[in-house]
Amino acid sequence: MSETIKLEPKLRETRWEPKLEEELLARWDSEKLYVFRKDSRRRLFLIDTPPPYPSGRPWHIGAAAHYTQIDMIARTARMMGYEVYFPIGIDRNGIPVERFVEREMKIRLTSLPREEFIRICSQTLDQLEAEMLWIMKRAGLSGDFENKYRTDSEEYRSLTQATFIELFRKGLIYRASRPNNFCPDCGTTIADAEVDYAEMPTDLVYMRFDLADGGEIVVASTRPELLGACRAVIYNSSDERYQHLDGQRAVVPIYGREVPIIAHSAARPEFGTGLVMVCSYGDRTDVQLFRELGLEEVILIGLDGRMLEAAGPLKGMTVEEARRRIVELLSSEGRVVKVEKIMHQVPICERSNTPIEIIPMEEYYLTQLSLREELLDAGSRMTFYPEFHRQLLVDWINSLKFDWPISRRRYYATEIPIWYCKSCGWPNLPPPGKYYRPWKESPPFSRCEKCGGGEFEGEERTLDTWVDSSISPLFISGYMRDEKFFRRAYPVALRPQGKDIVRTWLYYTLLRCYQLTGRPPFKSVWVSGMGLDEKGEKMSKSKGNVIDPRPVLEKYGADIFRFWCAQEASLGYDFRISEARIQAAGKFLTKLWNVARYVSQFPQPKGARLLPSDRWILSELSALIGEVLNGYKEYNFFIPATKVRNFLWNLFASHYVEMTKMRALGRTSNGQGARAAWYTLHTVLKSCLLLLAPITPFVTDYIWRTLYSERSIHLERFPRPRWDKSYTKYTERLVFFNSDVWRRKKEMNLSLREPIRISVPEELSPFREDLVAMHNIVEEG
RNA sequence: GGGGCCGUGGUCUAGCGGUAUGACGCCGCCCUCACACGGCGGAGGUCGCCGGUUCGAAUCCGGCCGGCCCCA
Repeated sequence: MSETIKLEPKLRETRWEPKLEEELLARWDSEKLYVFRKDSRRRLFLIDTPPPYPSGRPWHIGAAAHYTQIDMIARTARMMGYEVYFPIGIDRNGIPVERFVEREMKIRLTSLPREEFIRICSQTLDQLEAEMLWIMKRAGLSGDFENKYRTDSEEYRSLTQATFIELFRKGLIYRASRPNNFCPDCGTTIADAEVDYAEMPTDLVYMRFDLADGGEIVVASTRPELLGACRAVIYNSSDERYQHLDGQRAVVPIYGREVPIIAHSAARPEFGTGLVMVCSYGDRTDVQLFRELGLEEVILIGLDGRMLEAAGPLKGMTVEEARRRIVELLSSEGRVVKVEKIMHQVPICERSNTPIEIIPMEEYYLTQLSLREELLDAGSRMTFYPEFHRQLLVDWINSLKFDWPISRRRYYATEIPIWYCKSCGWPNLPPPGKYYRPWKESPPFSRCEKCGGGEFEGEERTLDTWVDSSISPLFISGYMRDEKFFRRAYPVALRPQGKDIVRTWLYYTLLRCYQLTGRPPFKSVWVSGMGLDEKGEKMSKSKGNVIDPRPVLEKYGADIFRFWCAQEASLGYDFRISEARIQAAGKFLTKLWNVARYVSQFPQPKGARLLPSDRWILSELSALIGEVLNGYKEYNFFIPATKVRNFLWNLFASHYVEMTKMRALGRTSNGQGARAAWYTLHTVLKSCLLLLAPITPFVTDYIWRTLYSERSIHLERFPRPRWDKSYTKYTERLVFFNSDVWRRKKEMNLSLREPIRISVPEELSPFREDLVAMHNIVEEG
C-alpha cells in the first residue's frame, strides 16, 4: 500500500524572522491573552513585579533580562494552571527623578515654586516611562499593561498615606530628634540603606593636643574641621603607648575646651597614632560613642552644609573650606605634625554621590529595631529561590542599628498626611482613604483633636520613596480597597527581585506589610543575580560599559534575547552579558524552526502502531519533560533551556529524525511505519514547543498556530511525561553506533548516502530496520 | 573589617563522591531533498594551590591564593 500524499512544509521560510514577532504582539493584544481575571475559579498566582524606576539612566540590558525572566515565571505559572496576575507598575516617587530634573535643567528644587517643580518631574517621568514600557512590551512581557499602576497616582499615594495613618495610630511611627544621615546636596535626611561608601583620597591630619596637666599628645583625624565638636579622645586599652593617659584630660586646640581621655575598643591602635577624637558627628561610630559615653553634642554643620556659630572662626564656610582653613589655623600655631594622604572610605549619598554629614534633626521614624525577632521569624516563613540568598535578608535584619527615618525634605513624593495645630502643636491626622497634600490644602477637619484649636499648619515634608514601594504587594492585592479579593490574594504568591535590593525593597516590604497585616507578604521570594558586562564587572554609567537593550531587541528580536537569558543565567547567580553570546543563542531558534519545518510537511495521525525507534525517542521525551518541569518548578530557566536544546538538537534532530527519515518520507514500503514516524515527530515537536513556550513565546506560538491550532499556545498547559521510559537504556548505544558509522564512512571517504558493509550490533536489533535505512547498510554475512 | 558567590581545555560554562558536559573559537572534510545561522570528524583540560576524609574527590572538610558582588 502507499498513501499518495504530497509532502509540502507548512512553514515556508528557512529561518525564524524576528520581524514576525511584531505581528504576534498585536495579535496577543487584540486577543487579550494575558488579562487577569480576578473572579477566576483557578488558583491565584500574584506576582509582585518590581515597579522599575524611570530614573533617567538608560534602562540597561541587565534590567531587561531581569524582567524577561520574571515574565517566564508568569508564563510558567499560567502553563501550570494558575490564574496569574502579572502587574506592570512604575515607581515614580522620590529623589532620583528630582535629581535628574535638577541636573538636566540646571535648577534647584527650591528655586521653583513647589507646584511647578512637581509638574516638571511628572512630565519627565512620563517620557522616561514610555521608553521603559516600550522595552517591556517588545521583550514580550505578558503583563497587564492596560491596568498599569504608578506609585505617584492618587490611588497609590492615598494607600501609602492610609498605611502611614494606620501605623501612626498603632504607635509604630514616632517623631524624634537624633543624629541622622543628612545629604547637604539633596537637602534631606536619608536612611542607612541609601548610604553608599566610596574610596576617596583623604588627608589624615596629625594634630598636637596639649594635656591639661602638661605634656602633649598627637591625634590623627580625617575630619579636623570638626575639632570644635570634639568631646573626648579615645585610645585602645590594649595600646601600650597610652596607658599613662588614663584619667587625664586633653585641651582641644583653637577651641580650648578640656575633654576626657578614655580607653575604648573603638580606637584602632594601627590607625594614625592610635588616638582618636570623638566629635559630633564624624561617623556612625561617633553617634554610638556619644550615646554610650553620655557626651553632650555640639552641632557644627547646618542644613545647608555650612559651618554654624559653634565652629567659631570657621563659621559660614562649607565643610571643605573649613577643612582647609582649620589646617592653616593649626599650622600657624605649630600644631600640625604632618598631613598624610590616605585612601579612606567616605559615606556618600547614593543619589547625589556626595559625602553625607551626620546631623541631628527632627524626623519621623518607623519602629523596626524592636521587631527584629518577629521579622526574622516572618522571613523564615517565606521560601527562597535559591535558598542561599535568604542569608542576605537575615544578615541585613541582624545588622540594623537604628529605626528607619521616613520623612524627607523633598517635593516629588507622597506627602506626610499631618496638620499641626497652631495653638498647641498637636499633629492631627486625617481619616484614611483619600490623597492629602497638607502643604497646599486645608485639613478635612476643623478642630484640633487635642485642644480644640481651629487653625492648622500643614506638614511640608514627604515620605521616603521606599515607604511607597514597600506596600506594592498590598496595593496589587486590594488591601483596604477590595477586602474580598485581598483575603484570597494575600500573601501574594511571589516576589521576584534582584539580590541588590534585598536590604531595601525586600526588607522594607517585609517590615511594613508585617506591621500592617501581621503576616509575611509573600509565599516565595525569587532572587536573581546581576547582569554583568563581558568581563564580569557591574555595568555602570561611569565605567561606560552599559548596554542599551533597544538595539539588541530590534536586531535579534525578543525570542533570541529571551532564550539567551534563560540559558545564560542560572538561578540566583550573576551572569555576563555579551552580544556575541546573544547572537550565538539565535542558532538554536534556527534549528528549532527547521526541525519544525521538516516535521510540518507530514500529516498528523491521531495514533499509530509505534516501532522501537519511536518508543525510544518518546522515552527520552518523557525523561526530558520530567527534568524540565522540575526546573520550572524552581523558576530556574537555565534547566529547561539547556535540556530542551540538548534534546532537540543532539538526540531528536541528529538521531531520531535521521533514523526515521526514509520511513517518514515513504521510501520504505511500510505505510504503518510512516504513520508511526509522523505521529512521533509531531508528538515530540508539540511537546518541545510547549516546554519552550514560557522562554520563547513568539516562535513557539507562531509554529503552534501554523501547525496545530488557531488558539494560542499560551492558553495550553505543560505536557505530561506519559510514555514508558524503559527505552532510554538504548540511548548511549544508539548514539555511539551512529557516530561510529559516520566516522567509518569518513575514514573510507564515503558520502553519507553510499552503502557500507557493517553489522548492526545485537543489542540494537530492535532498531535494525531504521538503522539499515538510515546508513544504507549492506549487512555482512 | 564582615558577609556572599565564584575559580573546570584559548574564552565561557555543566557536573558537586566513581577519572569531565556543552557552547563559542580553532583544524579538516562535506551544499546528504528541514537547516551552511547546517552536517560529520578532530585537536585541546586532570577541574586555582596545599593538606585531610574516603577503596575512590573537580565534587566533602580545613587552610591559602585570586576574582567579582554586597555590607560596615
